[in-house]
Amino acid sequence: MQRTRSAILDAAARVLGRRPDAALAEIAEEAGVGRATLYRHFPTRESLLSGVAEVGIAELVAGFAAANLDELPADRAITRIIAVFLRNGAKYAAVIRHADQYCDPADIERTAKPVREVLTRGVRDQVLRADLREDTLFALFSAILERALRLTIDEATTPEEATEAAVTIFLDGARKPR
Amino acid sequence: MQRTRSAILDAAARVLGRRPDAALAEIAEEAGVGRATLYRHFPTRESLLSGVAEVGIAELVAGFAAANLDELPADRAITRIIAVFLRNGAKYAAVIRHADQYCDPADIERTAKPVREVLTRGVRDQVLRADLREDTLFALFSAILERALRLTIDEATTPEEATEAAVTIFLDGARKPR
DNA sequence: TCATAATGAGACATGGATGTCTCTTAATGA
DNA sequence: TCATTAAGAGACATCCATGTCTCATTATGA
Repeated sequence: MQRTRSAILDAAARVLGRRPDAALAEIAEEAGVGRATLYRHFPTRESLLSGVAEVGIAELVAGFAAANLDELPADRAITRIIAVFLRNGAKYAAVIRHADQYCDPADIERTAKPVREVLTRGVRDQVLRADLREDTLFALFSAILERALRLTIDEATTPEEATEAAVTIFLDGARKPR
Repeated sequence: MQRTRSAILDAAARVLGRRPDAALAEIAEEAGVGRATLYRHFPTRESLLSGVAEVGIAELVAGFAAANLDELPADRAITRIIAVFLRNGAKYAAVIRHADQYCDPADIERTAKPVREVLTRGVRDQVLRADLREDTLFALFSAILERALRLTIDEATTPEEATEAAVTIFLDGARKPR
């Protein structure tokens, strides 16, 4: 049943979001489903993790697509990327740690691409600084994104506060403007 | 022997830095040591991980102590924190993922404390912005720190480039100054 | 109502990592 | 040189998560 499958994927995202090495039995329990049923839908652990990654990436890509990033100046697009990521990134975050293990790099890149494009455009349009390599910029941006998402998953902050903080730090930094 | 113990701890930091769930056999091999010898020095996996955490924290704390952070304005102190972290943080980074499992929170806090103090002072002296909660500021700062360290461990950048980028982004942000 | 498919519960096998133990060999130091 | 200590090698035992299988029960739809 489709409902069961979704329940398993949602439960997996929640459990793995907290404990990336959680056993399948815990995920089944969280989903309110028998362990055998989980195995019927996802014959191996890897297939479950791939399933979570797949929907996680799909949700993110859909969010980015709906955000019309290329119609905004880069700094506003970045603000929107952060908001979308914190809203749609839970499943992605649950698996990103092991992404290299069972994720097609091309799928990961589908998520990264819209973000990279905004950064590239920002540098080209002189909205973003050009004195850092773009790969490095992307790496630090995703670090901020992922930590901000974690703050909300752990309920250390509200999503609004995390979004606000991530935008502020990434765009303008922690130094007080004078 | 003390040499053997250090070799094991260094090897553990290297291996766990790349694969946090690596088996003890791999660590023994990386250390050029028999598995039994590893168990003589560290009777359980947990004791090894605690050992790595302990020296990792000690190295960091020593680095911070030697940096005379409180004699510098906050922004310069932050620059120095980043440099120290990228130079001395390898062992810390190897275990930070599982830190809650077998680390005394008080030990973690010994590392965090000098950093928090600099942030607090920065806000007080109006060097850093005051419109974000300090916990949030700290969380995003450590996210940048950890990612910058990871870039160097994975040899995606030189330590110098990573330091420069982390300083720039955290203090001034990615937006081009005008 | 009846047939089919999905689920739950649980027994069972398997594999890999952890941890224990013994025996032998190599260092080290008095 | 000799005694003591550390190390290497490798055989076990054990635990736990994964994955398989069966059987009874429940849902669903024609």
